[in-house]
Amino acid sequence: MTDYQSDLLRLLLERGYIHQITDAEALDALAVKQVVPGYIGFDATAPSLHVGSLVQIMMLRRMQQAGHKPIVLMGGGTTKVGDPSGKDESRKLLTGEDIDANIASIRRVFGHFLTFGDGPTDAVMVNNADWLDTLEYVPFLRDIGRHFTINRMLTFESVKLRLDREQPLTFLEFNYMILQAYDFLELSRREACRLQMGGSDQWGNIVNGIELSRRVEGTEVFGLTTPLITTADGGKMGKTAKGAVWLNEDALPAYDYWQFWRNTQDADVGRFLRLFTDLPLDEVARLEALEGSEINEAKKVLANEATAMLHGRDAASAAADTAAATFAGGTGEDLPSVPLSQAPNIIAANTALGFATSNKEVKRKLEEGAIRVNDEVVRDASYAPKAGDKISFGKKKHGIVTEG
RNA sequence: GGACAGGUGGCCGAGUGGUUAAAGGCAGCAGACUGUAAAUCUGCCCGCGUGAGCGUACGCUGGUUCGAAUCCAGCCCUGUCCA
Repeated sequence: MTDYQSDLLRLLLERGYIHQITDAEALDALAVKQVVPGYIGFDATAPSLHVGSLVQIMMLRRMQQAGHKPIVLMGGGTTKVGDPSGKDESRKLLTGEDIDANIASIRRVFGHFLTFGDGPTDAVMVNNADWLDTLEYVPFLRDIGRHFTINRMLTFESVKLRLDREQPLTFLEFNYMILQAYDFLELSRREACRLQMGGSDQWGNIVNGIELSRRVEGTEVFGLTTPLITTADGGKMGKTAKGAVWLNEDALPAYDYWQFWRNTQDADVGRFLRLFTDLPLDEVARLEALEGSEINEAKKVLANEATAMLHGRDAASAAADTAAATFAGGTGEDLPSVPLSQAPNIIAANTALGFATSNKEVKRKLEEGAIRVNDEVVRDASYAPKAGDKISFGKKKHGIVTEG
């Protein structure tokens, strides 16, 4: 079972990406004898992906490393419908323009992880709006809809959850799984795609696509899911002091991205190094064996490698330098900054830096002694910062006041 | 179209005329302890104001009342069952 012949499955297995595979032996055999085009779909619900999608992105990278062809599917069409999986109520519908803008914004990050081009193992990017937007309803129902029974669709987790909780599930959302299944069929026709990957919550959707391809085309295609990546204490991965950990730099600066990885829990370091960096496995094993406070070294490596992959080596070292200086009591140039004109007093400085969302909150933190200027606790709400001051909100949020 | 049940703060969920900016839980923020970790303990957690206070808020609109998240009417939305 674990004795895979193909580089692809061996690589995915040893780095911790595999949760379930539909037909492991057959996929293994296929990956030995040909380049396997495989895809993962990404929703366009926001202008940036966040670390929650990073496992999937990395899996496409691993495919390419193992000599196969990654296909990035942007869900320009499916996002118009909305995936009900894992959501207990429907999202607001996005307009077509929003979705297009999101896609334009999201697609930039893939270039950091994948090599695109026309070669046999070069990555390609496609948008399912290209085929979904022009579907004709009745022909689609006749060709595709007849392969789905309501009986079976009702057994899917995403549907059952809503029904059990007596939450509405619209017909629009109910169709999501059919459209996603159709995507797989369409990609197998257009790109000779043989594999769909995704998070474990996508298993049902992926299996649907496999079934559909088999019934319509008679071809065997495969599915592979990753484990749900949670933190060691069971929490959802991907929150920082500032909210979601976005991958686009305009949504989350490289310094904050670096900090996110630096604050990884001890128990997660090894797993994350395998999943999110290209570090050799023996090096990972050495790092994760570090004990006590020494494991902080491993966390810095994780932060450096992960940040370098996304934002470049320079950004990573700048973030590391800033962190070293800041936590040693000084300042670093990578810290968020606020011009003096927007920081007439300590309260405005904190809200302008985004540390707090209301004046009230800053005042509370002043009372709690959580706010420091140049490492001295400040409690006076009327305190006026000067250019060059380092403002700290709690232990981890730091910023500097600049001229202007 | 009909009957019944519902719509409360980021989420879950109490509250059925005043002591309710609204119990409790989760999530979040901060402090202590540490290693920029985890766990634990403590405080905070709608906005404005130094403050008394003010403004918003319990699906929407109107009404009853000194006073409504709570009562009444109409409307919108959701669920279950029936047609």
